[in-house]
Amino acid sequence: MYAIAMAVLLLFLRTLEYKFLILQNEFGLYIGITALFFTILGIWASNKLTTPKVKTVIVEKEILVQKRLDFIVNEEELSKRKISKRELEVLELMANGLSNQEIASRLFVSLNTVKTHSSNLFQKLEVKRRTQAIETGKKIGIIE
Amino acid sequence: MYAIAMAVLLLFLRTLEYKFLILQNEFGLYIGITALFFTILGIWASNKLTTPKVKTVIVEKEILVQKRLDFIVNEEELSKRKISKRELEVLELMANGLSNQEIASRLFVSLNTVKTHSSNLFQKLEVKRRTQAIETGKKIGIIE
DNA sequence: CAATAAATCACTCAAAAGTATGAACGAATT
DNA sequence: AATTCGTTCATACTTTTGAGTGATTTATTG
Repeated sequence: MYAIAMAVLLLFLRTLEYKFLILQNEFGLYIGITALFFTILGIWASNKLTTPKVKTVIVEKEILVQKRLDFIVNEEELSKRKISKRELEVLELMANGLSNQEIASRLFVSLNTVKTHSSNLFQKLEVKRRTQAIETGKKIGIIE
Repeated sequence: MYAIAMAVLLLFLRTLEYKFLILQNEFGLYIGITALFFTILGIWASNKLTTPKVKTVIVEKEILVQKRLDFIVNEEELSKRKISKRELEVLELMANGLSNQEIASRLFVSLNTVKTHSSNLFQKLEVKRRTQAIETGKKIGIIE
C-alpha cells in the first residue's frame, strides 16, 4: 500500500514536471505536495492500523454497607438445630439474595442439592420460605 | 507544529544539498525522505490528536454505614427512587417474610396488585428478587 | 464393623414468584 | 381540559421455589 502510494505520487510529480514545465529548482513545491500527501497517508494508516486507544474512566458507585464487626456465629443455635455447615453456607448465600441456581453454581453443586439443603434448612428453622429463613437466621444469630 | 516540522525538514534538505552536493535531478531522494518523515509525522499526529474511545468501568465502592437503633426512613432514597408508600408497605411485609398472597390479604388487595407493586419495586431498587429487595431496602435505609 | 450423619443428586408435582402488557379510575397538577 | 401519577386489577406466560421421596457416597464414630 505504502509502496503503491509512493509510486503514484512519483508518477504524478513526473507528469506535473513534463506537462507544466515546473523547474527543478522549484522543488519546494514537490516537497510540499509530498509532505501533505504523506501526512494524510500517515494519519490514515495510523487510524487504520493502530489499535484504538481506550481511555478507561472509572466511575465509583457508592454502595452502602452495614457491617457488624462484632459478629460471631451462634454455635449453640447451630448445634441445637443440627444445622450443618453446608446448610449454613446456603443460608448465607440466600441472605445475599442469590437464587438457588446461583448458589448451586457458587458452591459447585447441582440445583437439586441446593434445594435439598434449603428444604432441610427450612425444617430446622421451622419456616416456610427463604425470606423467613433469612429473618430467623439473623434473629438467632447464625448469619449476619 | 506542522509548520515547524516543515521548516526543519527544508532546512535539513538544504543542508544536505550544500554539504554533500546532492544533485537536483536526484530529487527522488528528497521525496523519499520527505515522504518517510511526514508519514511518521502523520502517524504521530493521528495518535496524538484522535479522541480516545472512552470505556466506562463502574467500580463498586463499599461505604460503611452504622446501623442506628432509632430507625428513621430515608426519605431521600424514597424520593430519589420514586418509591410510593404502597410499594414501601409491600416491601416491609416482604421483609417480614410474608408471601405475596399473605401481603395481599393483609392489605386487602388482590394477589396481582401485590405482584405489580413488587415488580415496580424491584425495578426501582434495581434488583431481581425479593430477597435482594429486602437486602437493598435495609442498606439504603427505607426499611428496618 | 455397623451405625450415623453429612453431602450429593434425581425425579415429580405443586405452589409461589416474577414478567409483560394492558387497562380502569380518581386525585392532583398543569 | 389535559396530563400525570398512584393504585388497582386482569390475563397469560415463564421461572423459581419448595415438598416429598428415594438413593448413593463418604467420613466419622461408638
